[in-house]
Amino acid sequence: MNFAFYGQADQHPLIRRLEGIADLSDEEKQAILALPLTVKVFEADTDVVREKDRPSDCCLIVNGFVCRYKLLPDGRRQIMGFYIPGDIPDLQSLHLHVMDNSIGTLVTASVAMIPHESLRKMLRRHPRLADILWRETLIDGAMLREWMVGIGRRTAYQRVAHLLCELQVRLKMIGLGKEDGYELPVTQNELGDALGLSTVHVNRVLQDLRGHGLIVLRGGALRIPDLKALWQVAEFNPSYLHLKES
Amino acid sequence: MNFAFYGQADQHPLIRRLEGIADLSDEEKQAILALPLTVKVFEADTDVVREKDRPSDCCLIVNGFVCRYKLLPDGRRQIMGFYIPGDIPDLQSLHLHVMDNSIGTLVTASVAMIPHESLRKMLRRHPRLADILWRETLIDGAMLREWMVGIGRRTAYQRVAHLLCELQVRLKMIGLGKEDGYELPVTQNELGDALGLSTVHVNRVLQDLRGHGLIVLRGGALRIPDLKALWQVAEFNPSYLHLKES
DNA sequence: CGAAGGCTTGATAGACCTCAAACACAGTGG
DNA sequence: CCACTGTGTTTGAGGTCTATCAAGCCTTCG
Repeated sequence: MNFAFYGQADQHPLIRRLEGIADLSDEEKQAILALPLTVKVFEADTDVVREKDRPSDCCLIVNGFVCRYKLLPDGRRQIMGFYIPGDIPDLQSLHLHVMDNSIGTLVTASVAMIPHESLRKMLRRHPRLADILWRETLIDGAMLREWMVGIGRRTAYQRVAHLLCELQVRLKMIGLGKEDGYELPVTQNELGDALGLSTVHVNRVLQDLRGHGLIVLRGGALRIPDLKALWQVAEFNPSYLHLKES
Repeated sequence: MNFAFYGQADQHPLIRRLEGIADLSDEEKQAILALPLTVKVFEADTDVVREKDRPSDCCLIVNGFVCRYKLLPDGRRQIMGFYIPGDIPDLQSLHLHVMDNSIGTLVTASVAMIPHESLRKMLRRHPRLADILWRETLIDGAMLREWMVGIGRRTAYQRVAHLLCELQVRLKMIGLGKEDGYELPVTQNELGDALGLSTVHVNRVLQDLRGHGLIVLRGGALRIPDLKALWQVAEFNPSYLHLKES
């Protein structure tokens, strides 16, 4: 369907993302640009990939927010990660053939499907890209671990604050979102599923954060008047994101 | 210090582990056997690697139990994984140069240090082994996600049961532990740190499990009279471990 | 205007935590 | 052989964070 649609290499979402964690040679950028992309648009609240699927493509987020989640037998849900443009949430499917979790949209999202075959061919030819994508999956794991610390040991208040901090850094890195805020198209219900909290409690915590002047949240727009203060409350330290500068 | 110490390939802990998730050619086994190992013994409750370290080796567990954990500013701890012989808990350090978590022993443990350089050389020469180790790190991530579902959404009772089920499968796979039980050299305090629970509550949950006849736990010896029953309570499904048979 | 989805609020209940103390057991030393 | 110590387990009694239930409110959209 679509291909070197991103005239400038730096507009390709994957290149933009990967440059946040590693340096890319021109040749490597060319290889990424040459990947065949089939862009699909998914409505809000739709599954892109489902648990037990055996995908033949990876999905690169081009636009919108998606999440990784699992369902429990009784229908409750645990969200295990939010993914933004440039992320490949099911990169694992390259080596884990059966999905052990689902990927679903939170809002309308454009997703570029990349055949495993094309990816594999690229990685064979550019082993350093293989290392970089491996690194990418490891960072995904690192985020998961930090998240887990939150759910296991932090109060709801800190947990929410921590998530907001993480998203700020990640969105800023890819050029969405600014120092003092960003668009957060996530319902309180979804936040609860992500943080292991009930919707009601998420609501109360958000009000606390508002009351303390740490955030201004209206509709989908989040403003953070004092980022440092929020970091402090959340005990947030971005080193686990393994950005290049760090 | 040490090398092809494991005369039979099948006694090399890494080979034994990897054969649980993939097939290895003779050549690949030889390559693994040729890896230089420096075996060190760590006492119980000692750090093998620490957060913020920049290791130049990976550590392969040869004997004993170790765990991955993070400390919070106030000293509380979250354990994010138990690792057993054949595991390389800091394989990530190959691509993530700064450790974002610590690895510590639970009991006296023998650990084989493998220089990054040797690993990298091996992976360059045997790209399929690179894929398999990548896969290995992805499985680590999958375990993490399942664990997270537990902490976020399951009751303490189910959480404990789930952990016991997971360890049973993993230990049996490498030849330790049997269908109906295994050695569990983990204190209730450590279980709590792993599951996001207090020691006291872990104790009460264990008594419940005992009361319901699901486990017999004395000293470090766990017996599971009816594995299926425990699986059911835990809602345990081993597919997330991505074993070969599945 | 009505419907639907999300947000907000109040009241109640329960899972789990904290504090505190007793108990059990292995290892140490006299 | 017996205190003595240290670590881990067990028990009890509050207390608190968070869930659940239930209802009202607000915005968006056809």
